[in-house]
Amino acid sequence: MRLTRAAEYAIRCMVYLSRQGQGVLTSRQEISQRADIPNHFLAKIAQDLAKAGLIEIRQGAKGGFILIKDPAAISLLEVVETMIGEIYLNDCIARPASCKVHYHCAVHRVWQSACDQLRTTLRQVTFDQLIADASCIPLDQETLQVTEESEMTEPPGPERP
Amino acid sequence: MRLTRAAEYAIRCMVYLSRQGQGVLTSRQEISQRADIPNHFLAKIAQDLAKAGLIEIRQGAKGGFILIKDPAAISLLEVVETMIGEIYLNDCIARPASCKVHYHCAVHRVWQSACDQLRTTLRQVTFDQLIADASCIPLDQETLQVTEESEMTEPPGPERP
DNA sequence: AATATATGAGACCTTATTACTCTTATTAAT
DNA sequence: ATTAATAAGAGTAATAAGGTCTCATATATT
Repeated sequence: MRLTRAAEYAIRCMVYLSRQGQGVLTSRQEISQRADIPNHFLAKIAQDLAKAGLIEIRQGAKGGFILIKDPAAISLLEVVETMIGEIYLNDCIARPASCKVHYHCAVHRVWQSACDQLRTTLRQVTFDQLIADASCIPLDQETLQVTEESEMTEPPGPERP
Repeated sequence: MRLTRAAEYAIRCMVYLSRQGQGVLTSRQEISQRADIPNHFLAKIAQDLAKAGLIEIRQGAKGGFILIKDPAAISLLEVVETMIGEIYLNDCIARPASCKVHYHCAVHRVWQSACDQLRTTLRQVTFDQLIADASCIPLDQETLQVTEESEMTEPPGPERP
């Protein structure tokens, strides 16, 4: 398996939305800036998350993303596999044709059980656990200092007179 | 982590050599044919295995590869990491610069422990265990039937009159 | 010594994937 | 109607994977 950038961004996005809380609408721009995800790339990633039923996308002015599920009901595995497909460690298991007698191969069995173990581990981690603790995404207060002069045209600076 | 083809081939090569036994010389051609590994690619892979001290490469006529270590002392992890470097699951851990406050990130800790778990699993599997059972590489007797008309110029066909 | 038979080492090539970006819709608030 | 947002998907540059090819080197055999 390979954790792609898209998957890492998806996790960050979900951590951010989980912090905001279930049902809270957050703009793509805000997530993009705070969680440090390329804006357009996030749009693409969000589509996958929406298809998987994790978030709802609201179009139009004041649009954005809304976390649909309870963070406690979303596992890390679910988000990861939404982005990269079902986890596998070796080609043989994903594409049995690439190996000859895979059904009774000792090496295969090792990879299979290692894979199962990994998936179980990731399945046990939920997003309410992940937001309980500090994470790579800075908290709101911290960010405001740093992200003030962003790459975006004109961030709306909340405390402007 | 990503199990590359080179790593899969390396495992097959080591399974084959382990079956032959420690200290037994086997030609690259034979391994290539029997374990279904592209001949020249195997040469490249063998160099890595040799550098890691797993096999010895004997040059010249009647050259080939010799398993140096006892199969019971070679772990699957060792062979895999020889080929793809130390296993990691996410970029953040391999390249801490790609994340901001990695040292106290909940997501990181999950990946780190999943990674540790995976490496431990692979470390516990040794090649004597792998050859005790059937594998993807056909046994000698089986192969002779199938590989008879190979891509090579003139295989020496042991039962020719 | 000469020759045939192996592998070594590394340059080179092709294809696939990653990680984005860009453009043209579409949707909703004002 | 206008403006502000996202949708959807095509397009693109960079990187890596997976081999192949060539020339050099080493060794057994004659």
